[in-house]
Amino acid sequence: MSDSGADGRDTPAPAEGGAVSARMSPDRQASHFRRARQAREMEVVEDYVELIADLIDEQGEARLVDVARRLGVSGATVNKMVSRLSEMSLITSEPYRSIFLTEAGRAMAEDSRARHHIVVALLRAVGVDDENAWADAEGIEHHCSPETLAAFERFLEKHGK
Amino acid sequence: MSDSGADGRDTPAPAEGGAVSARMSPDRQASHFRRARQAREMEVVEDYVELIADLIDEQGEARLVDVARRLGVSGATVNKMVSRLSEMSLITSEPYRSIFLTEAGRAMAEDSRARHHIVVALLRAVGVDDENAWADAEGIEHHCSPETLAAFERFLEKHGK
DNA sequence: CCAAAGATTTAGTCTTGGCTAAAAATAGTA
DNA sequence: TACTATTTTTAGCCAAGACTAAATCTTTGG
Repeated sequence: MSDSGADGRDTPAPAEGGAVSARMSPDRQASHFRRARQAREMEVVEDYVELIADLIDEQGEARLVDVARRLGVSGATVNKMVSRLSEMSLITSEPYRSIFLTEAGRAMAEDSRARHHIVVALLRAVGVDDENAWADAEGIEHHCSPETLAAFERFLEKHGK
Repeated sequence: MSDSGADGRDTPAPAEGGAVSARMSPDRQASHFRRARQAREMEVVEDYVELIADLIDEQGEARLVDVARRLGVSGATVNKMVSRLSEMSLITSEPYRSIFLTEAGRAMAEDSRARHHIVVALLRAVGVDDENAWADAEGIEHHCSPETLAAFERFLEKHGK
């Protein structure tokens, strides 16, 4: 991770309309891709945790079968993920019992939820219709850095909200 | 995939500030998650294809080693992905030669690139700084539906651009 | 023209996040 | 209580996308 700049070739035509990488060092670009890959790794975890929090708040408990139904995956898949989330200390669960969030899990859920709402609000504020705002926010929320979220909030503050 | 609506429970407190799912049927939510999962599957493919296009445009050819460097992954990883992209008829490649895009690949790259630019422009328009706009766009671009992109363009049209 | 450097390929491993099918436990009801 | 339905768990499968190490091919400088 230290071969900055100077790559043998002569960087021809700056290509102003096209290539994204035309204005970026390989290193900087690589780090962006790494960041995106990292975000992708957390996506699924955050989705599960946020949904578990929703279920607890709505129905008083989070059952595996409900998580599966809402996520659109099989029960077996949820079960395996529950083990992982336990290992990550985001939830606790005993055999054949429903799922609870740890402090860390609850915090992650709150965070996710807040991001989700900001993203939906921003999408709506720039003219995206409801259905698409909700659907796309599900993916977008995981890729917004704190700085980007902060900018969204400032924007919403200024522009009506 | 047909157990719409009516889920045994009584849906208590609407919970207006919190749970995302509070205003959405399990089905609708599941389909949002499915959409996000699908987008996630295409992300990597699009990243590779877009980057290959960039390299071809900038340097006249896309070498495996350059793709690896810019993406921040190993050469072996790129090599395996090249096989997959070939099978998907997005690129062509002969052993030990550099990589070319098919028509479909070129089209996908153009598409990706356009989305990328729109997303960056929108982020900047709502006040995100350059570095974060570029970094976050790398992840966000893959989760914007055509409708959302169209809304972004309308917004940029109206607000300076 | 040939040896070293550089690029590509192959082989084998790992984790994640899905799936199905079937077994075991719990819950609900006649 | 016993039977049935539901839920949870287990086992085993698969593909994607990353890795390292080592083999093979190409390019290049002396």
